[in-house]
Amino acid sequence: MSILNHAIRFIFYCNRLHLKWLHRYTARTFNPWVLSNDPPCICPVVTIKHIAQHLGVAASTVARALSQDTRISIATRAKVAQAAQELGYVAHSAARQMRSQRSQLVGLVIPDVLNGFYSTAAQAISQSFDEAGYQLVLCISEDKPEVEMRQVRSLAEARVDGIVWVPTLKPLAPTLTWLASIAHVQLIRKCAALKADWFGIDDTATTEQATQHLLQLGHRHIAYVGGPKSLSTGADRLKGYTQAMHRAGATIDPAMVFCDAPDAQHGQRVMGQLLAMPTPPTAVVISTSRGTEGALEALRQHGTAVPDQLSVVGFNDSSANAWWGPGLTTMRMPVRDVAIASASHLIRALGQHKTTATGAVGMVTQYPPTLVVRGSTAALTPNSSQRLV
Amino acid sequence: MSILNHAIRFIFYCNRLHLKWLHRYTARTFNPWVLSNDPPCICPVVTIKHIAQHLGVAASTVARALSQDTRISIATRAKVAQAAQELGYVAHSAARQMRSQRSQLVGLVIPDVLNGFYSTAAQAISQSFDEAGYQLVLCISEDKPEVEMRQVRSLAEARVDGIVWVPTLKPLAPTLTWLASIAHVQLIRKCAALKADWFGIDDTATTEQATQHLLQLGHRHIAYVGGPKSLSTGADRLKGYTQAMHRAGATIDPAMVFCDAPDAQHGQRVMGQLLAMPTPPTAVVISTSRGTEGALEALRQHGTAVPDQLSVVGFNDSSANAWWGPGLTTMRMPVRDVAIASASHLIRALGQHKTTATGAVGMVTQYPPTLVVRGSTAALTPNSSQRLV
DNA sequence: AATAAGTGCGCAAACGATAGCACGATGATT
DNA sequence: AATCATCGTGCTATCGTTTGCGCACTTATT
Repeated sequence: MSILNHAIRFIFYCNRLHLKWLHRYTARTFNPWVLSNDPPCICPVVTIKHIAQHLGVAASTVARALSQDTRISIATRAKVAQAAQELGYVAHSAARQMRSQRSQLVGLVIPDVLNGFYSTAAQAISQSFDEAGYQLVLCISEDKPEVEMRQVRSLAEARVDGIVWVPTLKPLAPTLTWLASIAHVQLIRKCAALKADWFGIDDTATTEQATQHLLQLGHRHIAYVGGPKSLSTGADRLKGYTQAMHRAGATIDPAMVFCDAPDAQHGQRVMGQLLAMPTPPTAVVISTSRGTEGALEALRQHGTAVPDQLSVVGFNDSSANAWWGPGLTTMRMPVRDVAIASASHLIRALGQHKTTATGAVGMVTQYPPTLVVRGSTAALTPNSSQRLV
Repeated sequence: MSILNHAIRFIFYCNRLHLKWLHRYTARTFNPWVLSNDPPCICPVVTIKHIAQHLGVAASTVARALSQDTRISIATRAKVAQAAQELGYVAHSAARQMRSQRSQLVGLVIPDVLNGFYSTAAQAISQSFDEAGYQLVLCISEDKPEVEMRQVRSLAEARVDGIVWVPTLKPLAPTLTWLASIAHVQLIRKCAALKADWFGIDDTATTEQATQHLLQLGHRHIAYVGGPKSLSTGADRLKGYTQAMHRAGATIDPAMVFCDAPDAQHGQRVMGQLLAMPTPPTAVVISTSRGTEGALEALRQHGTAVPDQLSVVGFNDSSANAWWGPGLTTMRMPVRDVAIASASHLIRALGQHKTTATGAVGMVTQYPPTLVVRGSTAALTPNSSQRLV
């Protein structure tokens, strides 16, 4: 009895096996091309299959026709183009990306877009990529490494073809790992931990020129307000200041050198401290864009006479600087040129299918800044030296 | 009997075992799963299949584990997470998009990012979408309808989930067709040809407040420099000016009303014309952001005394306006609030799977502007009236 | 007349992730 | 001992597009 039972189970078992193969077989032979049975408007998007069905040709023919494949006759191409137009076909870039492995997307990671420095760069980069047929995914890192990490991760998931990256102070390790597998260029700031092609400005020259200018005007007590030393830009700009001071034999008062967050609050606070000193400086070099804004606000609040009491050199020339009071002497950066150069370089690299990181090279492209002298800097006068006594 | 029974069960067992192996074998030979035969580093990207192979489970299990499906045991989920970490798995959002029909991308179409008005909006919108898990595709239309059309087309091809759109002067027909099939909100400017939810500022109130302020100071010859009337913002702001003038019984000199391109060149040129008039105005209302910049440049070049010779109300308050000469009286816009509101609205709509255009509603959300009075406006003095003679 | 070359197009296999369906194993219940 | 429910997992179709291969047909060449 038990044998029979087991035998029956065996039969069941074989049956099930058979069913399985049957299932597989049916699954194979059944082609679920029920497009024609669908109600017309259930699927709002038109695909090449719809066009193919509409014209009675194969989907592959439509695909080739749309990509202007010469193997397809001109007549067919015209018919396909017209049908696509009529049916309102819109290509599906994600599907295209699946096969072609190219997303036609590039990421732009910048700390801030309200800063004229970076918005100028963003505008230029956007234009360059737009012309080259790429779409720009904008990521504002707010100078926060965690935000940057999340955004770079997302860019990696989106399989962007390339990235233009302004590093934060301390990029996290995963950020670097993900970036290393993507073609990218570094902009403005250098990231020592990840070698890549870099496009920026000769930061040392900016403050060096500014400080020399003040030294030539007779100033010796020159204060410095800049960004953090951990940032390549902050370190280089500080270097320019110290180099110029040393070369001129001027002594640097450590109490008059501030390297901290490159924002307006910091600029305003520090400038306030400088003005409140028993022996304030006769001139000041400010080497951050937002810091300049804050410093100007502090000067306005204190009613400081510029340049009579204090000579000021600001950062990142903009049209607003020309209108400001006596006109602000500033360091003018060729940001637009740098941005366009970096974008062009990346576009060129992408065109050569360099999907590997371009970082192996570590190319350095540096643009020179210019000092724009306006009314906020003047020769050391009795008026300003008077306050030193 | 018992022995036979067990023997049969043993056979069953072997059979089942055999099936298992057979099964696995067929799965191996049937599927083009040649992953293990590949050289290790030929494919730089790790997919769920690699993880599955690494762990000896199916790809679907890995997919479910990564999406925290409760049907997968905690132990398996942990193993999968660890393997993903070790192998450096990065999800492929395009592939995900193919099935889920959601790209987690949103488009932002603005005319210009150097304009503080729009860069503020861009910053706020970027933050909002970043927090909501969307990536932002930035499109700068440069106020050119053809560029806008191309960009909207690209956004449609990328299957963005939604679009925040600042329309150009005359959006082309295809632009509207494509936009109509995508969830979107209009920002700042209204597009009459395509009904959609709109977020902006009470533009009429901006110039109305400004003009009233000047009228109360005794001015009657008030010039107006604004954007084109074909733009909703241009028309509304002009309306605010004329309304205020009419209500006060002041006559409008058509030669002193300029509505044209909202850029700096235009502002500078027009301000030059005003200053060169035989009977120049005693006050001027400028209602574009870039136009204000140009006008200030013209004033500087002409050496016009503000507010002694001319009272000026500028547009779009920024910190730079406070530093400028006597301080620029401006219309302050809650751009950031508007931008955040529009983004939140779109995010909410997307969350409700409203893939259909939200445009059916045509909701209007309007924020009030504020007039910030500084030193560039003053009561009509003999000095300024003197020039009228 | 027979072969070669060229033209125009269809078939089906990918690309990577996901979801429906079903199956095996285990334990619980009849 | 048989049946049932539950849980965890595997198989496979699918999304829309591209592309290698191959078939059928036409024209040119030996």
